[in-house]
Amino acid sequence: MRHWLVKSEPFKWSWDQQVAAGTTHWDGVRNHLAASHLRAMRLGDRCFFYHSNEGMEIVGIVEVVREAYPDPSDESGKFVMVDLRALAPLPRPVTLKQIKADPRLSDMALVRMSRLSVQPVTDDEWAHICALGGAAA
DNA sequence: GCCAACGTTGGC
DNA sequence: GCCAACGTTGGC
Repeated sequence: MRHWLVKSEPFKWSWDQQVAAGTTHWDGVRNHLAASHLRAMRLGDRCFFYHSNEGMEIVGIVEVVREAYPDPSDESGKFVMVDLRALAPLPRPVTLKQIKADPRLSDMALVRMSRLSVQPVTDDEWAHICALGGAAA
């Protein structure tokens, strides 16, 4: 299983909304690198759900329940979306500040490529963040 | 509110 | 094909 991180601005789409909705279409990605990560996602892969701009912390875990297919909101027909289902919150959200300060996490794309909205997470990073957040890995 | 990073657009 | 201008993201 591979692991990922997806970003959302909470005033546009928050973790609480994701939980209330259950499964959602992760649409609107218009960056080619982010889209290539969406295409690499497989059923059952898990993603951290990160609040950008406000909050700036990882707040929960979602699961890939449908692999990449065309995003109908993209008129060019080039971009894809996946379906994500809320799995579990992080009992203790892990903040960007913590991540930057942690030598084991400071190489994350979240730090290195701050604008990338869909990014891979290594197994080590996944396990470490789950431990910090009090979630089962 | 500012600005750095980065992607896209369009003139040449 | 280069690069300046511009728009967007997202941290501070």
